[in-house]
Amino acid sequence: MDMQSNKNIPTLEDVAKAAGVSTATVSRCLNLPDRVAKATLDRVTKTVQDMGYTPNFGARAMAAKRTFTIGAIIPTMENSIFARGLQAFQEELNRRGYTLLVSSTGYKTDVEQEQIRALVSRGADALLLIGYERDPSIYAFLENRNVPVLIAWAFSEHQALTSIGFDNRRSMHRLAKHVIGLGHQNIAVISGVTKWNDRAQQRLDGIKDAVRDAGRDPAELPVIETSYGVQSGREALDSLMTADVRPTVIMCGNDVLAVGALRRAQDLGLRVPEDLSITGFDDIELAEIVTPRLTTVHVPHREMGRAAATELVNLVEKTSTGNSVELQALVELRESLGPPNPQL
Amino acid sequence: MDMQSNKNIPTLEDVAKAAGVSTATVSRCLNLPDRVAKATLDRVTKTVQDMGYTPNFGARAMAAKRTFTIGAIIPTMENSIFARGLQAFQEELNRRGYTLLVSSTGYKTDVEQEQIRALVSRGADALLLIGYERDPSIYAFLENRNVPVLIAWAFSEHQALTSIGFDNRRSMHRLAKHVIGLGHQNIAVISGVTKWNDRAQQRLDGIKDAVRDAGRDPAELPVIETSYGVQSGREALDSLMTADVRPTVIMCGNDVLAVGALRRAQDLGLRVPEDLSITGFDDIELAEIVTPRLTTVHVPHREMGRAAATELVNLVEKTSTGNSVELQALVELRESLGPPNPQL
DNA sequence: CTGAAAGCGCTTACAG
DNA sequence: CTGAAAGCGCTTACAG
Repeated sequence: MDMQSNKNIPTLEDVAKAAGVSTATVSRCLNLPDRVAKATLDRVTKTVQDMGYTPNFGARAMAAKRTFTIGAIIPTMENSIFARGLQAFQEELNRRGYTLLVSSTGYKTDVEQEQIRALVSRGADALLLIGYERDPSIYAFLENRNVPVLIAWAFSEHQALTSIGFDNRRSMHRLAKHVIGLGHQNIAVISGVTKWNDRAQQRLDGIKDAVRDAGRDPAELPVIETSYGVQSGREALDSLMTADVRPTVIMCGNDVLAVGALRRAQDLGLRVPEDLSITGFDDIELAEIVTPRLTTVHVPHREMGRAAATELVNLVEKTSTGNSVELQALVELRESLGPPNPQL
Repeated sequence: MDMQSNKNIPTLEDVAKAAGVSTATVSRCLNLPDRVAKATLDRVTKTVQDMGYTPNFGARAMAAKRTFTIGAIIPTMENSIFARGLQAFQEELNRRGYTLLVSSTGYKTDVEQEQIRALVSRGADALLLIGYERDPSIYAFLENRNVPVLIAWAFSEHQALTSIGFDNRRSMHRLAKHVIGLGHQNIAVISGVTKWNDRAQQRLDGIKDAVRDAGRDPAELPVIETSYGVQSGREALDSLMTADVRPTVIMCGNDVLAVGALRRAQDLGLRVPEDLSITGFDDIELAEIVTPRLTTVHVPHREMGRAAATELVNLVEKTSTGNSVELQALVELRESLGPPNPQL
């Protein structure tokens, strides 16, 4: 019974017969139209339209050894952190005739490894990965399979991998320098988990750099490392504020943690920034929605997504052999950061 | 040169030779393990492991006429509206051995049609779609192609399509009834665009139902229809507050619009809820982050996503012929809604 | 510019 | 429980 209905869907051969040409010619009309005589092309094109022909994906993938699919593996889809960049990535991919395959890992490296293998075995022509740091064996696997990879959301001159991103360390350094310049002596940090996460590590390092610049010992910087989420930010703030030396500013590894900290501070009756300043990183939409609006580092999400798509397609089509580009993630000053309160 | 490296990747036949069995047997070990003798199975399994064999996706798709891929087409990835549900959807799909293919339409129907066709031609075994309303021809296409569809984020007994969602109209009706019960006489509405969007339409209808229940004429209800986004909410609030009769409560079609309206109201110096109450719909994370926290309708995102994945896989594997399930989206009362201020 | 034909790597009746 | 073989629907040298 299924058979019946499947017979409806036309194959290349059906089109070829209807148009009175060989399957090779129909295939060419679809894939290399300029190697076909105009008249033939027109006739075949019309037949394709009339019959509503659409190539069988599996067959095409097997014969051509490509799928026109590009995979992206991101830590999470739940928050808007990657959403905006990914949206731009997808749009550009579609424009170039590619489809996006997304999966998320929940920030777990072992899950990421599985996903990489899964996407490759599903025929992804290339992969977008977030950050550099992962088990070398997985890079070897990708190399062996001949699958181009692009790293986004990070940028380092010391990495051989092609990447389109920004320097997390330098960007956070700039923000921290500004914070110190305002007169803050007691900085505390809420960092994302740094293990297997170079972005989190680099951002933390950027703060330490600034502390060192100011002639202080970064080892004494109070740092809480915590998992991703608004709730984690809330809890981290609690323990930071019960320390002997109360911080006058809390720098967070991302906006989501910062928003959690901000809300918890307010629940505790602290005024931000009068009693406590708070900063974030990412500049997601949320940063402008909370009161006071969050001082943060602006990540050029859409620009990064678009550029990543372009480069990855070029890599697949071998019109590029790998152009890394560093984008700038600049400090975005808003109301959640002020000078320390001298009365405290 | 490419050829070389491709030779590395083992095929079913390589495995068969190495294990001393036919390709049919290897295939069975992978797909129907209980039709293979234990000893054979063990040997083949080990060989597969040792060689790092992974089936070629295209070949499998063509031979089996299935791809173990399920497509989801959502209006937007940029906001967390669909993100949480989709995350749960993906997790459940992966658990069942399927991969998710996502694309987003930017709330445009013509783009949605293209995406549907693209996903089907890429071999999606089934599709998750948001809401019922779309051109009938596309449903005919899906039927003809024999691709199962599941509708989520909406539920109606009057629709033949299988769906897992909630009754947008009834849920909003409940919230509106509560609002009126608090004594509000001047309600205004900021609605999402209702054209080709049954969820937005139903939510608006739910408010009108309650107005009618209260013996008033829903035609007199001030309604602004606007596109999706925080900024749209801000702008809509402006025009609503300059009307002759100032509303005491603004009911919004979703949380994103509500947050925009809320922030704009505060910028104008209005106290929420003392001077103006505001309500949303969806209960995204944002709803609890803004001050005051948003009264809204809680959508069971994760539950819906998980259930949708289960049902869709069942549909593909023909263990179900279509079980719709209605989930409840209940009113979530928070601080952004209060009684009208008698002094205004 | 076009066609005949091989081949891509699987799955699945069919037969034993 | 297992194998030989056909077939899935394309693309791509190769030849003309």
